[in-house]
Amino acid sequence: MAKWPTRDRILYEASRLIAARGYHGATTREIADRVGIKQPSMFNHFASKQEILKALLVFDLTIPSQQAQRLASQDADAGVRLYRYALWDLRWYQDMPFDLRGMHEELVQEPGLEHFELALADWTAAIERMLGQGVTAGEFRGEAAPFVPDVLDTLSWEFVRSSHRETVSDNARRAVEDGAAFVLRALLVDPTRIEVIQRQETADEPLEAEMELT
Amino acid sequence: MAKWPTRDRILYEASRLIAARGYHGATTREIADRVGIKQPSMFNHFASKQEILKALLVFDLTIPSQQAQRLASQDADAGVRLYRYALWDLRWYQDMPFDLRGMHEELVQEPGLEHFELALADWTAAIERMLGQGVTAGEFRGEAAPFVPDVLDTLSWEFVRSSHRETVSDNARRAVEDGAAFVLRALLVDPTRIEVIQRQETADEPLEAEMELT
DNA sequence: CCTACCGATCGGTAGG
DNA sequence: CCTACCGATCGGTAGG
Repeated sequence: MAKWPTRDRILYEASRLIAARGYHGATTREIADRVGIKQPSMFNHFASKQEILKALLVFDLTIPSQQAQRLASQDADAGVRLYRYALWDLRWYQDMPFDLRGMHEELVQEPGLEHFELALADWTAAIERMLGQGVTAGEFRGEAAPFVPDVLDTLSWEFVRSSHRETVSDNARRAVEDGAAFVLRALLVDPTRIEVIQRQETADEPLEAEMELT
Repeated sequence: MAKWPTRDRILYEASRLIAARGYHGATTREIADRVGIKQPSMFNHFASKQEILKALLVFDLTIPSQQAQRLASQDADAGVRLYRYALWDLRWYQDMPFDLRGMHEELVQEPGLEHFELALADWTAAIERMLGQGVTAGEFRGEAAPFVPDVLDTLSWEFVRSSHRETVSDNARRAVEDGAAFVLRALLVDPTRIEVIQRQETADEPLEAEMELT
């Protein structure tokens, strides 16, 4: 972390402060203090405080939204697609160095962030499409489906590593599978199908998406 | 809502603004505007902005924390206690007129709110006690238990009525049972026990706790 | 519950 | 990347 480029250190410290005090409570002076520079120097890296937030929301929201839309339109059955998406999503947040702890809905309402508000809506819609198809197919419990988007969101944030890009342990990798299985167990009409779904998932090639800063 | 006492209208509008923009983003001028008074008039009802937040956190955090601690120490089996708590919790938020949408962890870190930080810790501990006992008894899945506190928290917030104290419909009441069942289905080693637990719950007298403003 | 007003702090700029 | 500084807005007070 200490040897990151200044721009990335700004993003990192900003994300932690925003998670702790909200966007308006995270002042540019305190972000700069933690980075170790003076407040006006930040504006050499970002044109405004809002540009910092936008850069964070790309990792936090735009990329996962695109991935959900991609997976929703594959042609596996709904259970497999949802499990696959859940795994990707939980791993994504597990590797993410920026901790914005579930403030999507709050942040996206800031004036000037309408673009991200749309990405959030598309994200939710993609997940709800998978859920609807599973319910229609008799695969998912209709009364459980409405809870899934928010529960997935919460589990994601439990996996955000607030710490500094340590190597993620094997235990932690397994916990991601437990998280995805948690959702499916509550959702599937026949919970014993989970093992079939898990085998089908690991048989396919892994869906990697590298996280690149800057 | 329009005929509430001014003090309650302040609490209501403050909760909505805090949920939308965070504590620091919710300005006293905008709260006052929505209530229909001038900003300095608010300080006749609350000594400071933080006192508004404290009043909200009593409903939002102190009372549910106490209820969790009460239910955790009853002598039913862990599944019944957890289901009973989940029902109470989801109903509580369903009836709550103040929408603070899951900002506990953020809000509780404000200087001066250490007392609420402790209530939050006690709350989590009470739920974890129930979970630990269920896992030891072979009733709950050990790998699912760690997700339950946050998932319960999320479901609660889905039930917060942002609207103005409308009568809650029967459909909505049923959704609460679906929410509690969602958690137990993912958690129970034997999910078919849910029906037994539900019968045992409705056999006992209901645990009412009236919500009183002011 | 209002008008008038305060010191402190905010995000951001100028100029080096 | 720094010092010096700006107008706007913040939470809160005085006095009626």
